[in-house]
Amino acid sequence: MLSINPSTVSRALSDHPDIKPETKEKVKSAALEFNYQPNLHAKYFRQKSSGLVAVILPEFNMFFIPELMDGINSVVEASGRSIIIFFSNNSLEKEKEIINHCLCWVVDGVLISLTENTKNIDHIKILKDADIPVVLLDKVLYQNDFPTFTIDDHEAANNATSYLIKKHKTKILGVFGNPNLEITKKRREGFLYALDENNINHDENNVIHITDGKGEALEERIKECDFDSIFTMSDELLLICYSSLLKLNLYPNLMSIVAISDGKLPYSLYPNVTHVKHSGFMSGKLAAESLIQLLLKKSTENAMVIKTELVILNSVT
Amino acid sequence: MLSINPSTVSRALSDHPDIKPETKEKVKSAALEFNYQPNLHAKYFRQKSSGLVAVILPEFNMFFIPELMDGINSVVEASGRSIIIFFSNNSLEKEKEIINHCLCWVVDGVLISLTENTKNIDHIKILKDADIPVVLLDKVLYQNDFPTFTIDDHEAANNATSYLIKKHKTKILGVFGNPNLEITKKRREGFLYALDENNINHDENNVIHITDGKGEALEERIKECDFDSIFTMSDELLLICYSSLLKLNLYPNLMSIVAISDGKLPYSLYPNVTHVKHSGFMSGKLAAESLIQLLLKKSTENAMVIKTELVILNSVT
DNA sequence: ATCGTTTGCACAAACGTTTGCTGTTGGTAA
DNA sequence: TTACCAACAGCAAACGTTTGTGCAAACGAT
Repeated sequence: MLSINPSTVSRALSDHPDIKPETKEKVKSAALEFNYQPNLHAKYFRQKSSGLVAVILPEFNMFFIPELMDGINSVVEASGRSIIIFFSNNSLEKEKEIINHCLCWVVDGVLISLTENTKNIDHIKILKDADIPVVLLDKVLYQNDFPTFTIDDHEAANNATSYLIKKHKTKILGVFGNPNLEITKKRREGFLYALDENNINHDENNVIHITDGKGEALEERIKECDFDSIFTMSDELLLICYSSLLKLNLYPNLMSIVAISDGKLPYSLYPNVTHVKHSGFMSGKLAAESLIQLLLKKSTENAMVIKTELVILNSVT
Repeated sequence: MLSINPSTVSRALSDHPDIKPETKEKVKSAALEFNYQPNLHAKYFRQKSSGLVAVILPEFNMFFIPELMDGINSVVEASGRSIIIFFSNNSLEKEKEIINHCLCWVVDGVLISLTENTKNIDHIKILKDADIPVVLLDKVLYQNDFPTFTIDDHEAANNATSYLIKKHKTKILGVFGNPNLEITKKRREGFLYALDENNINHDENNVIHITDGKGEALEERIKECDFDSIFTMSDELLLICYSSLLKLNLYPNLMSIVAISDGKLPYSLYPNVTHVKHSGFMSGKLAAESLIQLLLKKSTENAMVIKTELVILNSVT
């Protein structure tokens, strides 16, 4: 149209110094006028990259993931890339498939939260071989081959539990999720550590794992044993505990609650729940930032611990 | 490697009838052995498509979106495509940018839930011009240029409210979100319609709009006026109402609640909340299915109404 | 033995960009 | 004048796949 070579157009649009301002102006205004949209497949194909960051999640739970995605998105978008999202449905097979698919897409980088069935990360190494940076977050394994973003689960659980103890609670039930997850193990250790440190007797009744999303087992346990408080490792479980305690007419008067939480739900429950805040937004943001650093070939720390803080509200009497 | 022409390899891998089984076998096993991953940028570049379905969301709320994404994902994945996800953060400008970006990606189709500031859909028409199918869902406008998936908001609100009335509630507070949203208007109309139909007097005090995510205004209103029940148009608002009523010590004994809900939260609250179920999963699934039909050049209905049902639990006395 | 048809594969073009290289012009210094 | 350099833009190759076309070999029917 302008009798200008495609190469010149390309350089004009990307502000290459070889092109004089006048030509750039002509090209840019024509591009605007005719609403020129560069074909990204052609671009990334030629460039052997993709402008895509893959986010692989085991599931789409309602508490942590939305905030996490928000954090990831803020960073990825600012880097001029887009998010291609996959769900492994907690299936290791699917996880492997997805990772292969990431290769096909020549993604710039991968943010992954592992399946509860993922016991080692060999299948992720093919990404490393392909020189695609990977950052693990939330549900991770600590094998130190990849940067890993989590909170100090042990400490968070310890802090929350210790607060209960400080408030003279001694008969504490720890409520946990899937016992196979690294995250569960660490938090359970932190919980038990707090009990031990304070010389509080405990047995297997002090710990319960809820994997069906229902409160029945919990209510059974509470009726059987004599607790004065609950520590719960996540928002999902917090909601279950909360409604169970209301049903049994124990909260807030007869039992206290603390949780590890993203920090939203505690304010929606009454009385507001004291919790150790684990911000999903910050987790996503920091992990994504680390990934961007990596793919710019800058190095980052290998294991980042996201700091948590105890937020004291009104759920402990 | 096998001294076989790329074209033959391509056809072999896609089971083209021109290629004899023996050759196919050779190619496929070699592909497997050397872990061949086709470059999707090259493929989609050549094919002038993309294997991508864009999902554009105004925000990532914790109640509806996770289920919605799950539904969308199930369909998109089954169609062999991937999801590229964008957030407009409720900004119309951003929404426009994203839509342009979809053109650059030559996406196969677009699923979009509109910004609360989107008053018309002209900016979406450029997708239509580019022959990219679009399906609106959840937060929509009814301009009939695009297939649109929602529930019958009027009916859902009417049903829920009528149930309260049937249970002899007459002093009902309707709790709504952003008054500019089409979804809010329709549900408010349905709510008021139920009151009118049953000859229940009402004024502006019977309706409240909560847009700050907090319960203070609600609690004020409740203290000022004399209500016996609440209708709430969404899960987010339900949670706010719930904790406010608990704080005021009104639920479950002195006030009843009904909601329009995705159907998870009502079971997490105690007593379980009677609600009109609006499944996010089904919404996502049906909208995505419609989109896939469209991009296969099969036609679909233009406006689909997702059916809802009243789930009677224990929140109305 | 001849012709026509089918089978199976190779050849080459094309998709829209980017980028290394080449070439032209005009200016400046020797 | 010659030589050199800078500024600017065109040329052409390349990225990995798909797909229309061409062609040889194999086959079947006469």
